Amino acid sequence: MHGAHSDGARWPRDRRGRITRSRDFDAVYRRGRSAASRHLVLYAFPREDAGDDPPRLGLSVSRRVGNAVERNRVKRVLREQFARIAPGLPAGVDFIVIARPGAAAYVEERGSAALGERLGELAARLAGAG
RNA sequence: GACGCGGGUCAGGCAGCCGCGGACCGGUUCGUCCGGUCCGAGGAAAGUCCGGACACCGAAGAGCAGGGUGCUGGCUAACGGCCAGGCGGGGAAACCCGACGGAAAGUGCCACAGAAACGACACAGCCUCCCGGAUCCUCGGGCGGCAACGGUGAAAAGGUGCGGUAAGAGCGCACCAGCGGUCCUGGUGACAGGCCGGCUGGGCAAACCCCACCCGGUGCAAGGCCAAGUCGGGGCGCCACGGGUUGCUCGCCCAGCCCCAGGUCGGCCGCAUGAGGCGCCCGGUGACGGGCGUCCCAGAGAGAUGGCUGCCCGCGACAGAAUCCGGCUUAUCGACCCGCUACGGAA
RNA sequence: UGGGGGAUCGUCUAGCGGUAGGACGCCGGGUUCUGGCCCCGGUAGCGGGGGUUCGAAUCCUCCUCCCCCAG
Repeated sequence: MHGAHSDGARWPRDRRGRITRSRDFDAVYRRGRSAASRHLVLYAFPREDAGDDPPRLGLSVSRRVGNAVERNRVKRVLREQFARIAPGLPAGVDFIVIARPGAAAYVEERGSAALGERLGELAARLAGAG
């Protein structure tokens, strides 16, 4: 992957650190690389015009994951854990995390830190392959 | 005290640090960048089952079709909701439940069983009289009378008792049930009570239907504005047929229609002061209405409430606003308050 | 968020007030030297709760699940 690591530059948790445009989501799905595990799928795609901007996060949590309360909890956990691993991620890359059915129960049983470890493993796999 | 019934309130709390969304104020190297203050999910926010507001569409036309509601009176913007009452059912009671108009307007259905299932007229039977055998009981046939009794069924032609008769039958009488009445009384009314009459047959309208009342269609991804952009693109086709107009008909509108190709996946408004919450007073049995005072209480746009720590208790259920409001229904660990019924104890 | 459709044996379906039927599959038997084809028999089902009716897969109502459409 091109681009420098963001190296300690904090990932902004507000809307600047999110993918908001529908076409950005399409670009990551269409042209990005992916890795998947039991409860999560991770897509990554380096933007050409990004430069040293921090990485951005997009979330996809479908109705099959659970009801609205459970989906919001999963999204909060994923944002929190993404902020934890963000300093080790390359700058200028868009990431999309898809939660699979069972992710809510996994957080319930193992805790949110465990799900963060699974997310870190997927990110490491993409970095190693690139 | 413990059981039950009805109504209502709450939905872990407090403190610290780091974060998230919005509004306002100040700064601004004008980058939604920094700082501060305030606010920030529910009783069901849910299911989307009803009703409205709001918006657009149609000549903001008509009729039909279709759909909904269904005891009475009221409340309401409206409702399939709520309140009060009536009737029916359940419970020992407090109380709870009920799609609760019409079957003498018509059509249809009532399987199996049964003699008979909708105008049945009698399958087994009962009885007078006549004829024959017999002549004490009885048997066969015939003219008639009858529907009590038998079995079937969800349902069988009012029920019980007495009289009556050849046997019987509301045939007569008493009570009860049901029906009818231009009748009387109370009530706005549903209805209740009384009086009189005759003597009496069903069920299903959550079957079609009839009657009364209500309903135009689509839905905030409605709709409006701005920016950007293809394109005043191509084609052998159909051309008075066709297309649009609400499901149909009439009526109305269009000069084109169809196919291919292309564009649209940006922003702002709508978007939160409302049939609003709370308190007091007045009217009303009540739902509710009126007056005065006071408060501003989420507003996102890949979608905001979390993480860590400490203390307390019983370790906290169902569950997250997306245009707004009134209901209904469904899910839900529990805590507290008020009133009431019957039971036990004490005074 | 709004709108629409559906649920019947393991699978695909018919039935629209009184009997749940068909095809494929599965099981057992027959036929054949063996297997297939074929023949005979069987296994099984109305998504759940409540209501209307004498009687409900069917009619009404409330839930659950699945699918489709509109950016």
